Amino acid sequence: MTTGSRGPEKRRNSSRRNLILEHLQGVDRFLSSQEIHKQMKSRGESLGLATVYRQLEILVDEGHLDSIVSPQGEKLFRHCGVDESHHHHIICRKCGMTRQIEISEVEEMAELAAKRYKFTEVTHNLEIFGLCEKCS
Amino acid sequence: MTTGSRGPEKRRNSSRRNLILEHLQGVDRFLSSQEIHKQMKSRGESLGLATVYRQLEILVDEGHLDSIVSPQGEKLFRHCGVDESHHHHIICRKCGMTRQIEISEVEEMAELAAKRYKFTEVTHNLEIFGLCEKCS
DNA sequence: ATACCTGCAAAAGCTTTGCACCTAC
DNA sequence: GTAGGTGCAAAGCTTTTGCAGGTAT
Repeated sequence: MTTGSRGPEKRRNSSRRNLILEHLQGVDRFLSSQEIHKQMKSRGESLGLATVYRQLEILVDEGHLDSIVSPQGEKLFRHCGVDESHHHHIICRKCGMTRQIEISEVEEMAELAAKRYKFTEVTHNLEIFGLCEKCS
Repeated sequence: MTTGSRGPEKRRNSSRRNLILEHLQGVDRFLSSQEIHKQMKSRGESLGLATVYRQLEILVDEGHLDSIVSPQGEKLFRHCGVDESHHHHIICRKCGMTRQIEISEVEEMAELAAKRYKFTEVTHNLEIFGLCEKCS
């Protein structure tokens, strides 16, 4: 959303990147880099933590992953369809289950606020946290 | 926003807490704990970094400060009036200048999404980032 | 006098970087 | 063969914790 792909980087096919994306496609919640690494290790994969960080960044850049920052400041990742439009999430703060939601009004209101206060190059983030049906 | 004050904690009058709040009341932007500590030190105050962290937590809990997490995962703080209703901000990503904004529709839509997906105890956060008039 | 407040230093996390080696192209 | 990918270890950061001494009540 902010920068997008930054320049014509030559990316090779990377076995680890594929594995990470594949792993995340089987998960329906936001995971931290550390969790992803731990899960994949205990699954038997051989890969380093640094690689996880590096490839997650690329996957976000390519639009394969959504990324948010948790209220604790940890970066969290989740798979999402490529070239979907900007969207938001409602996230269970207990089990982490996530639903994608569309709130088109948010986009309009962000634009409006930007115009009123003469801000340009506006981005925004909106995440809704709560307890899902199972957890409440 | 999430927990609120957690229990009847006996808090003494703390000189450092008062100093920190006073300092922040003279600033119109979100600052990190580290920045707050640095500014106050260079101003001649004598206080430790750990104290800054501890008192900031209390000040947020008491409703004297707003707290957000930057896109980089750093916790940021800013003074706000006590018992003001929930509100949002538009923040200059260059100079940090901040305006408080009211977007009542967001509250309604969060409720709506919660109802649709059967979530309870819902909270949300929305922050808008951009470049202010001076910085763009 | 008690229990919270402080500062310092150490420790704990998360994330990034340097480097030598490996591999896709 | 070249440039990106990978793992490991080290380093950088922010934030938390332990502890001895200080201070409000």
